[in-house]
Formats: sequence, structure tokens, C-alpha cells
Amino acid sequence: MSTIPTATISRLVTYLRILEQLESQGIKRTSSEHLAEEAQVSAFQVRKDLAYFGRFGTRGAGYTVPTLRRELRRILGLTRSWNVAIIGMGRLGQAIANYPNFDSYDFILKGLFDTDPEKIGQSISGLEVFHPEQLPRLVKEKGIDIGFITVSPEAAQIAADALVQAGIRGILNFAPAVINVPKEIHVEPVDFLAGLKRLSFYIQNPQLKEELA
Amino acid sequence: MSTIPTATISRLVTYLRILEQLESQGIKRTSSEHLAEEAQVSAFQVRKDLAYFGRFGTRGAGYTVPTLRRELRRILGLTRSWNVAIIGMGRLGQAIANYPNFDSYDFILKGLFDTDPEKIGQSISGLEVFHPEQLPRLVKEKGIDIGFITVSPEAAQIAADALVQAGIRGILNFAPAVINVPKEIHVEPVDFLAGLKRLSFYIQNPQLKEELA
DNA sequence: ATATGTGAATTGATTCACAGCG
DNA sequence: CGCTGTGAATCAATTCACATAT
Repeated sequence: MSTIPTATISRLVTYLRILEQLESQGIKRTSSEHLAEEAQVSAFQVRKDLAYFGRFGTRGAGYTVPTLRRELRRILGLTRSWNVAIIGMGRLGQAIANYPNFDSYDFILKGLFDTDPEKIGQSISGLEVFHPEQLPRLVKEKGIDIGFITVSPEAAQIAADALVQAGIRGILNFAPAVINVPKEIHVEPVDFLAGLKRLSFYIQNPQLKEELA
Repeated sequence: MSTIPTATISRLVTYLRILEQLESQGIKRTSSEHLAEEAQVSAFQVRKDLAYFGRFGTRGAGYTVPTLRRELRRILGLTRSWNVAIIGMGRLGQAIANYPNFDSYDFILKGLFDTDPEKIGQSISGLEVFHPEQLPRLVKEKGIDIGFITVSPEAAQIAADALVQAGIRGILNFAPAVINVPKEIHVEPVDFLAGLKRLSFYIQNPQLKEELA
């Protein structure tokens, strides 16, 4: 068991997506080879990633799509649903609150927060916007597990502190800023401006894209 | 020189952000120690990351903020601006098109595309929406370098093919799907649903968050 | 005196080759 | 016979220790 690469977790999410697509197409069986092709990794990698968690296939035959899908959902903690709050109801926060079928993705929107008095009391996507001072109470009452930070980079650390204080367990950080939280709280950055700047680097330095002689 | 870790590029973006913040505060000098603390990495890591590209500091004294900032911008290809097109003018595409000060981030929005006849011809954020069949012409005419994919996961591969065909050089993929492009085209995924599922895993498996005895 | 820059050592992740099972 | 599961080998990334420059 020991230590599981973070890249493995990212790939499990990709495998799960592929399995869900296969299942919706009525395909019953697959193989490490096939999953590897769809996920654009090696078949070794697929098998090694799965081996961290157990044995899910049949030698000589491959994997049963619904079984492996169920196992991956269990591994990823998707047998339960997670309650989510959004801090920052600017354009981005509103776009996410209105994301179509957000609730079908095993994550349920339970709270919206903003410091702007204009926004407090407004209803967005069927939920009232509260001041962040209500966070501790509402996190407890509604069983909120995860917070989205969609405030400005300057306010991101304050929002993170408020979420941690309120007893949240994980943070999805959309702000272009590094936030500092206790190590038992997991943070996932979602940062398209950083992605753009990485793109800029790789376009400008194409020789680093596989050392083509 | 040889091969630069992709994680190094991500960290350079973070260092640049910190330097820009320091500069806006009028701070003139910094150190690997200080940058490390802000970026939440080790000082060794900061120095090693910079060493891939040259020598930017003064021994015994540290780094000059404006100098290192300029050097990082050069390394990341941000001495020029990049022209961007968005494929998919649904909610997400519209939210990005209206992102405040998008243009101040060294990236300039030059084209909007959608297959929906209702959307074609509409003006969003001062730009007309075109059918993707116009991509090759407009990419050439407007010198578009980068495409954002903000279509459904089912349409993501079609959008990617169209962008590659039109001669784009990099893709920011917001769709929750793996896309397949020639290896000289760089793709950066921006996938908040995947981030959420990784969060779910780490919340469910807190022991993997630093092996606390 | 102090903080960078860098080869060497260590740790971690991926690839490989094949043993094991259906 | 085919494809999974896995220890061993390779490759890559990070950490360390210290020589080096100011």
C-alpha cells in the first residue's frame, strides 16, 4: 500500500469517466490496453494504478465495465454525495452555481456566500446568499464538506481561513493564488490563468515537447 | 539543459505571481527562502527551478524583484501577447469571454465560435460569434495562437480537431474529456469536476495526507 | 557573513518483463 | 493462449550539502 502517486488519482478519475462512457454505450467488457488508449497512457500504467487498490480484473479476459466502474467510484469516495458551498458570488461563482446538472455529479450545492451587501439575501440558483460570518453555523446545519473559493486572489486567503475555521474538509481553489491551510485540509487548484501561462511557455519552447531531433 | 520537469513550469508561474505582488507592493529584493515560503515549496526547489534557465540572483544578497520578474516573463513567453479563440459559447464560454480584464493578462480574445445557429452572429463581449467552419480563415487573418475548448465532452474531440486543422498552437481544454492531438500541440486541461473527484478521494482517505502515525 | 548555484544522493514514479490465473 | 497483476529495473524529480561569489 504505502504511498500512492497523486498522478494516479488524477488518472483514476479519467478511467472512471471512460468507464461511464462505455457503460452508457452498453459496452460490458474492456481491457487495460483499451483504457490506456482512451486515457492516453500506457497499459502498464493503468494496471499499476489499479494495483494500488486491489485486483479488479480477470486474467486472460480483462475488466467488466460495471464492476470496475463501481470499484473506482468506491475508491474515489463517490458512493456518498458531498455538500458544497461557494465563497464569492461574482461572475465565476454565479456561473458555477448555475452549472447545468451540477447536482448530478455527486456534489450538491448547499450554500452561497459573499461579503457584498448588494448580494446578500439575493437568490441564485434557488439558494440565498449569506455573509461569510454565517459559515460556521451553515456548515454545521447543512453538513457542508467542501468549499469553492471564487473570490479575488487578494481575498483568497481570508476565504480559506473562514472555510477552515467553519470546519470544511476540502477546498477547490479557483483563485489565482496559493493558499495556506492546515495539512489535513486538501486543496485542489483550478487555475485557468496558470494553465494559459504554461501553454505560453510550451508554445514558445516547442523543442521541449519531445526532443524531436 | 536537457529536460525540464512540467512541475517546474507550474512553479515558475507561481513565482512570477508572487514577484508581481511584491513589485506592486514596492518591494525591491527577495530570496529563495521568501519565495519558497510564499509558494509553499522548499528553497532548494526554488533555486533548482531557476537554475534550469540561468543565474538570476546575487550570492549573499538574493534576487532583485523587477529583474527576476522580467526574466520569468521572458522564460514563460510573456514578452509578447497571445491571441485566443473560444470554441463553445455556452455558459462557460460566455463567462470566460466576459472575464474582467482578460486582455490585461497578456492574452487577447480574438474569436468566438459555436455551431448553434441561434448564437452565430450574436455579439458577446464586443466580438461576433462565428460558425467553426470559419476557423481556418479567422485563425489566419487574426493570428490566433490558442484555442479554448468550452463545448460538451462529447463535442470536445471535434472541437480539438477543428482547432488543430485551423493551425492553432495550443489548447486550453475546459471539457471533462481527454482529447487527442498531434504531439507538437500542447494541451492544458482545466477541469474542475476532476478536481472535485480528487478532493473526494483525499477527504475520504485522510491517512494518505502525510502518513500521520 | 550570507544566500545563490549545482553536482551527488536520495526518494519517488514509471516502465518493463514475466509469473500467475482463468 | 491472453491479459492481469507485480517485483525488479529504469528513469525522473526532489532534496541535500557545500563550494562559490559578493
